[in-house]
Amino acid sequence: MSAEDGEGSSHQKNVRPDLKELARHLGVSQTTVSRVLNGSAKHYRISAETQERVLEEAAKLNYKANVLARSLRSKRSHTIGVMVPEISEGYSTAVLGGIEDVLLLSGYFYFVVSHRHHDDRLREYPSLLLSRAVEGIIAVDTPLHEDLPVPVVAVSDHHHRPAVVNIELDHVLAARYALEHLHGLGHRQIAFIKGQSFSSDTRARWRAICKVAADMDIEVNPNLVTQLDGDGPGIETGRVATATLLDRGVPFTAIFAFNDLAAIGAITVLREAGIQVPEQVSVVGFDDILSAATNNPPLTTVRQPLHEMGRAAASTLLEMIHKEKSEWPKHPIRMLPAFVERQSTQENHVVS
Amino acid sequence: MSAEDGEGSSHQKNVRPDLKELARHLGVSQTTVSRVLNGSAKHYRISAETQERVLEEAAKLNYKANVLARSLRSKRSHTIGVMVPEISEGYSTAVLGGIEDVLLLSGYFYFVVSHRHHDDRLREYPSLLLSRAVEGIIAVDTPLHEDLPVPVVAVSDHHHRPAVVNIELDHVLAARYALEHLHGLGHRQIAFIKGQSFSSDTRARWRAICKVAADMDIEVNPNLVTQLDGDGPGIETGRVATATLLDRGVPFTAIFAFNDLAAIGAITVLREAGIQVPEQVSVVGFDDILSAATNNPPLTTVRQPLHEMGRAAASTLLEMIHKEKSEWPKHPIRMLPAFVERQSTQENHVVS
DNA sequence: CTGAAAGCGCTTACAG
DNA sequence: CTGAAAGCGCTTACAG
Repeated sequence: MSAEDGEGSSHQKNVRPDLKELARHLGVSQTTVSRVLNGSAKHYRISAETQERVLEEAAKLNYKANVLARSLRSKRSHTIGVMVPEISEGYSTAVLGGIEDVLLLSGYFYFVVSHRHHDDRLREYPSLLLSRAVEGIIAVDTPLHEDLPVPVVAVSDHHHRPAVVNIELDHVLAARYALEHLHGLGHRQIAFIKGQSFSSDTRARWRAICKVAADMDIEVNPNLVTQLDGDGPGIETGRVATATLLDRGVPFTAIFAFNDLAAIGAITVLREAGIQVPEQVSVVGFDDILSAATNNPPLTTVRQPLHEMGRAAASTLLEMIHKEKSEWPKHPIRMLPAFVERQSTQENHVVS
Repeated sequence: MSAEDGEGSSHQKNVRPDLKELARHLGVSQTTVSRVLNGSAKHYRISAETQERVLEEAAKLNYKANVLARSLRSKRSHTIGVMVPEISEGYSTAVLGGIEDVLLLSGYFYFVVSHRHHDDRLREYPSLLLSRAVEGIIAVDTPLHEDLPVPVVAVSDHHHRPAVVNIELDHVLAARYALEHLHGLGHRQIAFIKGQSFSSDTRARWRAICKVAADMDIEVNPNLVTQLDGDGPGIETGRVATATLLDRGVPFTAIFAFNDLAAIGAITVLREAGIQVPEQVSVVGFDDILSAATNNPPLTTVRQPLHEMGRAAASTLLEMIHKEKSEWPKHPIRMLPAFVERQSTQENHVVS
C-alpha cells in the first residue's frame, strides 16, 4: 500500500487531493502543510521558503480542505442556521439578503429552514441544525421554544429570552409615524388590522399603537379592530379581515394595516364595495415591500429596514460566536423605521 | 479515565450525548447502536429487544448523531448547494421555495450562495460548495464554467453541458401565448424589451420570439427592440430601456417585456410620457410575480411555474444522486408556461 | 523550526 | 446476532 498510487492519481483530473497527498508531494508532514494553510505559519515559525512551497503546490494541485473533517476536528463549522417562516416574497427574503451579505464575506455558509408556523417543525429544526454543527442560529420572526447551546439572534421576536439577542424595530416610532400622518390628515375613525397571532411582531406593534394612540388622544374603537387569520398569502387574509370590518357597519375613514400585503388586500375589498381609496378611505401599510410602490394606488407605508436588520443580525451573531458570553450585547438592538408617503392616503373629507 | 464521568454527565442538561456514551449506557457496542439507529437493524438481524432498548435510550438521552462525523465517514452529507443570482423578491425566491419543499422532506439541507453575476464568485462558489461536501448542485439562472464531480441541475440555463440536466420553460409556447394574444388584439407594431445579456434566459426566449414571430408573419422591427442593461433592480432598468424606445420615435402599440419588473417600469415611463396603458399601448410581462397582480394596471403576463421548476430541480437532483449516471435524464425537463390575461393589454385602436 | 501520534464522532468491512 | 478495529480527512497537543 505504498507505491501504487503515485502515477495513478496524477492522471485523474477533477480529483481533489487530500492533505496527505499534498504533504507527500512536498515531502513535509501534514502538520506543516496544515499550519501553513491555516495561517498559523508565523506562530510556528515555519520557514518562509517552506511556506511558499506549500502555498504554491496547494494552488497547483488545487487543494481544498475538506470542511467536514476540519469542522469535526476543530469544532468550528463556519456554518450557521437561519430559521424563517417561509421562503417567499417579502419579509423573510429581504432579511435573508442582508444576512447573506455579511456571512459570505466572513467565510460562513448558512442553512435555511422554513417552518411555516408548524409546531413540530419549530421544535425539530433547532435540534437538526445543531446536529449539523451550526455555530449559531438566526431566528427570523420565529418563536423559540427552548434555550440553545449556541448563540442565537432573533429578528422581530419579542420574547426576550435570556441569552438571545433581539434585533427589533422601534415600533413606537413606527406607530407614531403612521398615526401622526393620519391624524394630521384629519382622520379620527381609524380602523386597525392586527397581525396573525403567530407573528412575533403582532403584540409588540399593537402595544405600541395603543400607547401612541393614548398619547395622542386617538380613540381605538374595539369595533374597528380586526386581525389577520390563517397562514395563507397575506393578500387574501387581508381581504378577509377587511370584509369583517365592513360587515360590522361601524364607519371609519382610514385603515392602518399590519403589513403591505394586508393593505393591498384591504384596498381591493374596499374597491369592490364601491369605496374609493384614498378618496373615501385612506390606507397605511407596513414593511414597504416591492409591491407597495407599484400598487394601485401606490401605498403609503412604514418602511422596515429589513435588509439592514438582516445585516445586523448576522454581524451580531458572528460577534457573539467570537466573543465571551459576558461581552454579548446586553440589550435588544433597535432599528429605525421610515415613513413613506405615497398615494393611498389623503385628507379626510368625510363628515362624521 | 474510566470512572469519573458517570455521575458528571448525567447532571448536565442540554449536553448531547455521543454514540459512545449512548452505547455505554446500554451496555452494547457502538456498532450495534449505529446499526439500529440507521435502520439497518433487520439486515444485521439485531434482536427486536435490543432494537427497542436502543431506540428507547436514544430518545431518553436525546441522542442525535453528529452529522459532520457521519458524513465524513459515510461520504454522504445529505446536503446540496444552490447557486442563485441573488436573494430577493421574484424569480430566485420562488424557485428556492420549490426546492425547499422537496429537499426538507427528504432530510436534505442546502446551502444557498448568491453570485450577483460576479465572475469571481461564479468561479469560486462551486469549489467552496464541494469543499463542504455537497452531493449535488442546483444552479438557478447561473452559468457554470466547468464540469463538476457531482450531479448538477440547471434551472433556466441553456448551455446544455453534458452531465448537466436542465429544467427549462417551453419558451416557444410562451412566445406564442404572448404574440397570439397581442396579434389577436390587432397589434402589429410590437416593441420588445430583451433581457440582460448575463441572464441565461435572454437568448432562449429571444430565439423563441423570433421563431414564433416568423411563423405568424409578425414583423420584428430592430428599431423596436431594446435590451435591459445593468444588474440593478428590474424596475429601473425597465424604465431606461423603455425611455430608449421612446427616444427613437418609432411608433408602436404594444410592448412585450422580458419580465414583470421591466413591464412595470415600462408602464411608469409610458405614463410619465403621457401615454396611457392599456388605452394607447398594451404591455405584456413575464413571470407573474406577486406585484403583477397588484400593479396598476394589473399586468397581463406569461406565468412561469417557478415553484414547480424548483420542485422539479430538487427531485431530479435527488434522483441523480441516488441513481447511476446511465439512468440520469437524457433530455432537458420542459415546463409549461401559462398565460394570465389582466388589464395591461387591450384592443389596438391606434390607426397606424 | 518540524513531525509523529492521537483523536474529533461516526460507519463499515471483517471476523466470529 | 454482535463487536473490535480501522479509517473518513483533518487539527492539535506534545515532543524534540
